[in-house]
Amino acid sequence: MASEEMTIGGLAREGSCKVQTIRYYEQIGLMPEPARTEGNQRRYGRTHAQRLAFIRHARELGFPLDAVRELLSLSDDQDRSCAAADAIARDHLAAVERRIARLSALKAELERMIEQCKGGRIADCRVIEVVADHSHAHCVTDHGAAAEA
Amino acid sequence: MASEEMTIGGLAREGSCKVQTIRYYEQIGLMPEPARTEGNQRRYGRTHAQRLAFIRHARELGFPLDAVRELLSLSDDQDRSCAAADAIARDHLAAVERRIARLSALKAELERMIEQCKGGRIADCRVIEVVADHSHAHCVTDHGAAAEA
DNA sequence: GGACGCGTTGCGGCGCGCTCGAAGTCGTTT
DNA sequence: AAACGACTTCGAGCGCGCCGCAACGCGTCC
Repeated sequence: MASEEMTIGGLAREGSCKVQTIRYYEQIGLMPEPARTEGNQRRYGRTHAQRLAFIRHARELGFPLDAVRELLSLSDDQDRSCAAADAIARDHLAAVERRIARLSALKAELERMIEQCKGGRIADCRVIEVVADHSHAHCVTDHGAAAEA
Repeated sequence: MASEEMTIGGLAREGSCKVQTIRYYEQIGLMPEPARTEGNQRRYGRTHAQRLAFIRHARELGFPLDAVRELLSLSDDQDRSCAAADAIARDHLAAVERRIARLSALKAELERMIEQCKGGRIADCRVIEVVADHSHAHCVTDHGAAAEA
């Protein structure tokens, strides 16, 4: 079971995602249209399961769906250079690194804020004070663009 | 100018956000309803500008609007203990740290993947291979929950 | 007094990746 | 044969934090 002729529900359980997600992937062209039974139900085989696993894993690695699409089309074409795949991965890595950098700046700022707060009344609270007062010497970083990395 | 009786546009310029954003903050109760001119236009004063600055800075620090709301209500009550503000900041810091941790795991995984890829054909591409094949010894981390940190 | 810019309300849209619901059919079990 | 769960399609909604547009009024300068 779960090998040659799976229903969408079975595939979902194996691929640990929801039925709707698989249909969604089919809709946007990430998954091919599978064969149907006489009663119009989808039936999946091994290659489908592999493809879904690929997609899920790529998603877990944080690749956006567009990147997943490209990776899939590359992997379908075993003879091409893998430079393109490499580039996608590097781009993604760079994006991840940017996000880490921004979050780290944020972390530092929050830590400074919290560390300086020794309890007491709100009126003396460093946390409130720092948030209230960006301009005056509290902030090391711009964190202008930081926000939600 | 820009001191006692500002229009919403003026406030937006000073607070470096959009007019709609200010109205939105008013709508969701972060900004108080300002006085109006006879012609029904909003007029803002110093305290409004300060409050907006507080909000914007908190947002830059990555606090979600709900947290901002709490911080605001705390800062309105100067005599309370600042423990609550502290807790909010610590929670946020913890969230930021979790995101950094996940992204770092991701980064490591991507780096390993890329490093092992020495160019050549797709068939030999480590990037594709690793993405395709989660289960078999490639992955150090779960990155199950990782996804979008 | 007319032109122009800034203000007003209200509501829909975006981005991304799903997720849910309704209403109906299939297929397996008892 | 009846019940029940799993399947079908299609479309809307969500989460978050705004952003944009339409259609209209106000205020100020020339």
